[in-house]
Amino acid sequence: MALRGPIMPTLRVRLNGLRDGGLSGAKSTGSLQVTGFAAAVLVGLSVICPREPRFMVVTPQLLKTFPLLSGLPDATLAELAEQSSVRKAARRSIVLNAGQNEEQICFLFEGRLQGVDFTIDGREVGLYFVEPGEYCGELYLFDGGTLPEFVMALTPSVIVSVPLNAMQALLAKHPELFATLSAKVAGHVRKMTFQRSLLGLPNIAQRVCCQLWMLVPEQDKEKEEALIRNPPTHMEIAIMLNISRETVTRVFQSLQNRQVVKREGTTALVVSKVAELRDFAEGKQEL
Amino acid sequence: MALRGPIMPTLRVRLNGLRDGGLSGAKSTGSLQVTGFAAAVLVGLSVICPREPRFMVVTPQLLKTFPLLSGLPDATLAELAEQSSVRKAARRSIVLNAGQNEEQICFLFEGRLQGVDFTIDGREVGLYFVEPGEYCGELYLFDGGTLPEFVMALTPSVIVSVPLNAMQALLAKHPELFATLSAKVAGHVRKMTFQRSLLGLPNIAQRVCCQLWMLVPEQDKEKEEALIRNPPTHMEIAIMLNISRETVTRVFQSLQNRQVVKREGTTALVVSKVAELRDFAEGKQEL
DNA sequence: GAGCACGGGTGATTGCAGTCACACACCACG
DNA sequence: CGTGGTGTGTGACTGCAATCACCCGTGCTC
Repeated sequence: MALRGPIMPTLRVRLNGLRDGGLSGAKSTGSLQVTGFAAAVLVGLSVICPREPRFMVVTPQLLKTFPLLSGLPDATLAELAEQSSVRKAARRSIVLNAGQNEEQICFLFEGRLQGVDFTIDGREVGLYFVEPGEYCGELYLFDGGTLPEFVMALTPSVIVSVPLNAMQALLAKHPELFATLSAKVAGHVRKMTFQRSLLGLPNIAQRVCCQLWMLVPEQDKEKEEALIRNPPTHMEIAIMLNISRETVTRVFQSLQNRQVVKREGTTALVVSKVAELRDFAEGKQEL
Repeated sequence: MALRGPIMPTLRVRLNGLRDGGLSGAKSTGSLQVTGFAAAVLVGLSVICPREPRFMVVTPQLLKTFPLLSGLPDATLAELAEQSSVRKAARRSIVLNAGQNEEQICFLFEGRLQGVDFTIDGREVGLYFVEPGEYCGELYLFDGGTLPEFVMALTPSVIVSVPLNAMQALLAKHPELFATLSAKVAGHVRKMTFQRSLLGLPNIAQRVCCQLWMLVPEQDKEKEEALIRNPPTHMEIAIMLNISRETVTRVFQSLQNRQVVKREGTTALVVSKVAELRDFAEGKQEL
């Protein structure tokens, strides 16, 4: 969080009124779209009540869908599953709180999360996105400290929460996991470094295109067309890039006019010309 | 580095011409000011040739001055010292290279380093400062990857280089060190998060004051007056904050007019009114 | 001591993105 | 069906920091 501690001890208080109530979360508990692979796994796991994912059981198979845990023996997973819980996070709800000890690691099963911070004057700052299969909140395992930022659900999301002490026990039993965890933190550092370098770009359109490019799924980057599911809103992109929402909109308009991207309903964005987007991101072409 | 890999595979080439030759480093090999505590330790360590620190011997006592290593048994330190080397880095010289496997961890004994990245168009981006006693280049130990950024000496600096394989051997022997290392990386993540939130501040003067505030030594933050040794240049601050050099100068002028800071020769900056600087940083007072 | 590079200081100009204000589409919901 | 909330689209205006251009002082090197 911006300027916590000695500099700004009272910031936490200010946060409570922010985001026009968004912080209190849970606008609706309506239906949650879970499609494709995700749906298949959930069904296969004999969800107790498909209409209310909050009551889903955590099965070893569910845990196995996460790369970090997939190599573990079934017995260990079963034990871990017992201590874990699945929850559904509504759009805009806070998944993890800054400054608090949240006592859990969150594995994202479906949806999209965003790490956000706030400046002194209440401005939102976007730090990173969390994609399905990834997790967040693991910093505690490294230094026992609190999370420096908030993690917010950008879309209705399914999250598997594993208590920190369960994770610690797991690490004690399987120290080889620590290597993976370390790599993940190292990757996080690289990601943040990259994100910081984006902000140095003087050309704003290029900045937006770079961010968009990062949202293109890895396996689609060589293809002609790509699909970005659950894309962030313009505002959410704006705070990642330190620009205004209107500016993001204008860049998107420009991209749409050139038929580089188009909206596909409310939950997906089609990148029709992947190569052209890449060129804009690299600065080979001016927007 | 910005946009390396699939996006910008040719960036490395462009870097070679940047910084008007600065990348090739070593403008001068002139005398190196080492004062106070640092000087005392160096003298106490029987430096072979004080005029040429490049030939200094790494003694266990030297290693012991670094918090990470201070708890190790003398025998281990002696062994580590044998494999390590001290080098003097000239102002503007590159200490660690992005993208390469530098095979070493750098402990900073005296001076100041800066992690820097470059955007596609060659613009410098400042990532973090390294203060004496800290180290950098440890990311490799976590995922075996390369450094995402450059590390540059901002002032003539004394650096103790420990080869990565020596560090790995050390870790194998003293796994308890891993906890400290982990904490350090976690701290780095927190630092970067904070730095990112600084960029969100719409008030530029406040941004500069925050950065300045972070340069105030911890033990001086409660005092009336503080001394910042080897302060970064305006340009170096500018790239940390995504603003222009001139803007930094103007803020400094304003601070000097109010007698909040004053320059003390070329190697130190005096913060005459620590509390006022903090107020500016927190936004309690407008500059 | 001349010459040079670098860091810092400053004014004038300008252009670009932030801000404001509003309009509209869409969806959920009672 | 209207209502409200949210996300997006768009024009007008403007203010602020980037840029440019230049100066000065200092310290290093030859």
